Amino acid sequence: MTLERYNPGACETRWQQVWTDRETFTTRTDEAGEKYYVLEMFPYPSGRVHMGHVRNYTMGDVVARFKRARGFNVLHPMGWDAFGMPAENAAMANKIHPRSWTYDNIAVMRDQLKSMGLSLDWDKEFATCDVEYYTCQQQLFLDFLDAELAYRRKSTVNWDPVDQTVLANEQVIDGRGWRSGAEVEQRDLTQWFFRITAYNDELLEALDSLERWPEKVRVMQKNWIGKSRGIEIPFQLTDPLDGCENIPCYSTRPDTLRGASFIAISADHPLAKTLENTSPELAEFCAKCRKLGTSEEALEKAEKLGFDTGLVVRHPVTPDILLPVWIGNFVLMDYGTGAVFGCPAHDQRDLDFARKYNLPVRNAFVMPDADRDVENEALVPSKSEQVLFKDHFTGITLATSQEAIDKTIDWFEEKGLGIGMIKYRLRDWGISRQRYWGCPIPVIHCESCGIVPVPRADLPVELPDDVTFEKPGNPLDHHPTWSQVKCPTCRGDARRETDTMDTFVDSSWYFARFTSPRAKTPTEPEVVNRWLPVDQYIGGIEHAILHLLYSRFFTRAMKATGHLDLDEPFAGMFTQGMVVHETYQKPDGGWATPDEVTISETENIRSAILNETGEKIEIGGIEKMSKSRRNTVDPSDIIETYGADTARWFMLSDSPPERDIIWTEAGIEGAWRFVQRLWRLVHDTHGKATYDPVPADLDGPALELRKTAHRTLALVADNIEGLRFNRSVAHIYEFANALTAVLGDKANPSQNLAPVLGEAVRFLILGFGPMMPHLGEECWRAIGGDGLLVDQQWPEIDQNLMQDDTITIAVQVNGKRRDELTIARDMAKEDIEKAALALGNVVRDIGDRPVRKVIVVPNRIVNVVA
RNA sequence: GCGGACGUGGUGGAACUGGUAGACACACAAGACUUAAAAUCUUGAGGAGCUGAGCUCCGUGCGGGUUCGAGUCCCGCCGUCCGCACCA
Repeated sequence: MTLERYNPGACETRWQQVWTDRETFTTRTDEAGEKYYVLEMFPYPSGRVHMGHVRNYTMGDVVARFKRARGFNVLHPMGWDAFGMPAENAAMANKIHPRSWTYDNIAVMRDQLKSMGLSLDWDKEFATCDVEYYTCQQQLFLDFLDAELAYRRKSTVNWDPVDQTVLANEQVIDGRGWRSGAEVEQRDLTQWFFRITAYNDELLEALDSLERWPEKVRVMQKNWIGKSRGIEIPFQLTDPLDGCENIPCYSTRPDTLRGASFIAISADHPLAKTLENTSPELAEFCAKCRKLGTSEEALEKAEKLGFDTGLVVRHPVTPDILLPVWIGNFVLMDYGTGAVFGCPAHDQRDLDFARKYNLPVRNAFVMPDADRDVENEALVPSKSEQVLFKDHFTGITLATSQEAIDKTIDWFEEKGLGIGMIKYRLRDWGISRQRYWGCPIPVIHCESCGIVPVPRADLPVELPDDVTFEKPGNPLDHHPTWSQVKCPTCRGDARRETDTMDTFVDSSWYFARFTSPRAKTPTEPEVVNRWLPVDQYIGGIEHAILHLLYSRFFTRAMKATGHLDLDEPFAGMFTQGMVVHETYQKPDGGWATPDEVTISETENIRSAILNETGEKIEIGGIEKMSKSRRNTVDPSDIIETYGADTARWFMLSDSPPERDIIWTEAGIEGAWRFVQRLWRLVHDTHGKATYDPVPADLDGPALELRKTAHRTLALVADNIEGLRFNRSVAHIYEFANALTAVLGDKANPSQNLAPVLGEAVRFLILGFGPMMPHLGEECWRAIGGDGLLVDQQWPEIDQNLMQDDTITIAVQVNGKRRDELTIARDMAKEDIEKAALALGNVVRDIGDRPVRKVIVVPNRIVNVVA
């Protein structure tokens, strides 16, 4: 009979329906089996699923399905990170309410995700903009407030005076608002903060326990927290100003104090603000500094500028040396004391500054072998390198900077001239957003009672529906009645807080909520403690710092307030790479989509033509799929054409999951052909394979095939466990090639091949099942397998089949491969040596040189040194 | 600027703790099947050389080093990418 092509369109929806009807993926906490919680970062409902989601969710699904097959009780939920600015931007642009825009998008994307055949428990689904969810978040906020983990203070923000809104750093382009084009101001607003710094040491220390996290993510978090030991030294002003007698400076390099030649303070330093009142030029300079923005990057990249305040301080060790006080545009008020001493000889930035403003350059130390003064390059050896200090006040001469730093701090503390201290770069987390589409902060401002938390009985503070986006600013502020409220304490007229929470708050505890998504309280402790931590979390590297750090903080804060009982939310973390695609640039500079061009290749030279006009078009760089470059491919188009399994297989093939994957038409077609090939291969075993027990005494091709089957499944399992999906894929290919070869071998003498073939084809289906689940079910049914594939356990691997009795090792002469040797496994060293030296190629290559040494690494290699 | 990662054939990538570099796939070429095309199957291939089916030399971004042996470890460069606190 002729075999019909595998038709994913019909099969995939059918199997998805079967899984849904049987509630295959509905998780119950009380079910048997060790728990396994696999989670992919939930998507922002932007409108359509993109290829990055396909990759992310495919990986998670392979892990989830594999762990199910391994007997675990798997929790694999999905939801929506649904608050955020794009909904408000859409509201402004298209007059759609953010709520309907968001829920409409969710409906579309849910269908798209369902078409991928993911083993998700959709009963657990929620969106962070659901009232039930943000009500719980408001409860958490109130608990944090009680625990003094939430508080209010002033802080500086980027303010767009036209749009009347706070801007993200990325929304400030060349000092102007991205939408309005207005010059951005730095404004002090009173804002809500979470006291993440209460845990800074703990968040740092615990990083070492996160063994299944990528090293680079841990390093990034470590640097972000930025623990440093330094000293705070007050520099005495020669003439006190407004009662201020000294300027405390924080430094991590007090060993360079001898070279100090100026003090630089932030434009936001209290002294600078005082001086602004008396000097218009200085005020203007400070205003210019503030325009630089609030990002560290902007500060560091900008040209270093200063303004001499005319104030003078004394050097703390040698009081007759006087240092000028400058305002520097590179000094951050938020870090340390907002004032630093400049040491040009040992800091390039300070050196540039000193040369520009003609300030002295004095070495604190020199290299032991080169006693030279610094000219145009600062001397910045590593802290562990020995240097020669010049008349150091503690008497140090030859020492490392680290030793000198420690000694200097001790010296200052003894004399009472300064205080050694540990500082962190990590700042408290500002959560106030002057926006509509977010979780309202549940507090009330009362003129007589101050800040009053909304009583828990009055929760939720719901977002009003009737808002307008025509006026600039926060719609909650413009609402005629929403913010008017009676004070819960004194019953007088009061005003609701109109700030909403940063959307990072929403995503900082959703993983806990998934364990009891319908509970009235944020979590149910018995349930959440049963499921957490997440055993495998998968998402983009862009979240390596903030989202993960905030979630780690939230878990601790929720522990402190009794919502759960652990510190670290994610036991295993994996960051996957992006999906990238070629770009096609038209002669007029515009971009063409992949659909609009046809690629041809001759003699390894690729060229593209624009379908519409037939003209040649330039193939541009390979870049992250983005709307602006128009190099996106819509997952739904791919699934419609090739099926979900083909898309999933391609996503797993070739590229290591942590690296970027290049989406190509050729690649997806290759995956498609393999899907068809597997389908044919399974059918070709019909009539040749039996499903009886495999006899114990096998030999020849039957034994070889059986070894391949068992080894492949062991390797596939191992590589899925290690999240090396591309290698699992390669082993499936090799297995399929081996099976094809056996089936094609007409003169096969083995008596016992039929049951071995049966086992092999079963193993093959079980092996690719987690990756291509629909094809797997279809094949499983075709061979008459019991029940559903999805309910099968991963097969037992026979350890006796893992190793061959004979092995082939390479034989080198002087490190160059000259021959190979097939020998019994674990043969004695002396015997291997003898056999190697007898090889023809080896004898010839050595010639009449004496054999000086023979290195034998058993089961690996022989190297003859002659 | 600071911090981090990466660099292997025409392409994506394999190579476990230093032990046969290029598994597997894509693309390509030749052949089979076909009226033809598609699909499918078979075969080939890192580069250079040698009167040639075997062997030699070169080869993992570049330059050094350690070692019997380096894609892998160390030092110094070059290049590409990512993050930098209100995008999610």
